Amino acid sequence: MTTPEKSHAGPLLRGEVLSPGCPSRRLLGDITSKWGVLVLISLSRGPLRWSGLLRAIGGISEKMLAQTLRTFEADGLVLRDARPVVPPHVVYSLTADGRRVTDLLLPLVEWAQDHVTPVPGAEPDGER
Amino acid sequence: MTTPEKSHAGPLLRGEVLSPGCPSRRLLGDITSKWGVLVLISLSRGPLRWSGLLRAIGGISEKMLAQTLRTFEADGLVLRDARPVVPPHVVYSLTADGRRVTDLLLPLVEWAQDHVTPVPGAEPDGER
DNA sequence: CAGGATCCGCCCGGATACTG
DNA sequence: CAGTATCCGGGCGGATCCTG
Repeated sequence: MTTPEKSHAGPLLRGEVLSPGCPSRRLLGDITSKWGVLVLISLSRGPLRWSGLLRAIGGISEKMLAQTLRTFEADGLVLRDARPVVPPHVVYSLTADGRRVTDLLLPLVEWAQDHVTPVPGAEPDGER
Repeated sequence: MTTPEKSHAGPLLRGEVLSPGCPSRRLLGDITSKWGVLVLISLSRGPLRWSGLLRAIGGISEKMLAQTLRTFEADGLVLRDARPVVPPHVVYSLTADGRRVTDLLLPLVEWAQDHVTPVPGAEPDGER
């Protein structure tokens, strides 16, 4: 007895991420986390230092920046280049994987920036 | 890596989202929220009912599903079609905007699914 | 079947202080 | 300059019960 919805399964998604225990959820969570996406797009324009990131991302705390960067290092998305000089000099940049992810992320961010305001149910052509 | 870097420093991003008060952060947060992305990709294969969504997304609670759906309705990404029949019949589907966002989201999810594991220097899934 | 309301634990995330 | 360590409050999110 089945009255299933018309869910024509597309070949686009394997659907593993929909399973509760799938590890891809963690990685996806890292990428799409509140500060994670902002860190990635900040690095999309080129390498930045700690203080540069802190200044680029408005409102982020030191704790969250450090935590996000460490997570991305472990995920292999961000590279940490530290030089043992007297005034410490550390540069963060995207790895190849990180750049790939960020390229996928940027259109989404741009869409969000382009779609702020519209009232629910209203057309993009607001004529009010 | 000897590839000349010339493509990742473009003026692709206006950077408004990096400002603490930018409203686009909220919309972006909705889209990239833990359950939000799973709801969107679940609807990418076609309309689903409440119970269908609940079954499709492993681990989601009723509260989070309701909250996420209401947020997406307000954002104009998801359409709620309720029919006043004796056994209530409610169908959720993506709006045009919702489909656009989901199309941008899917590659990211697929990338995450394709890149689970390789974490250089990290312990392989430590769960006792 | 589709949701609202409520209680509450837990962890995210901010502020501050300290270090190399 | 580039972080780490610690405290702690707010809210995210889960479980349960109730309604139309």
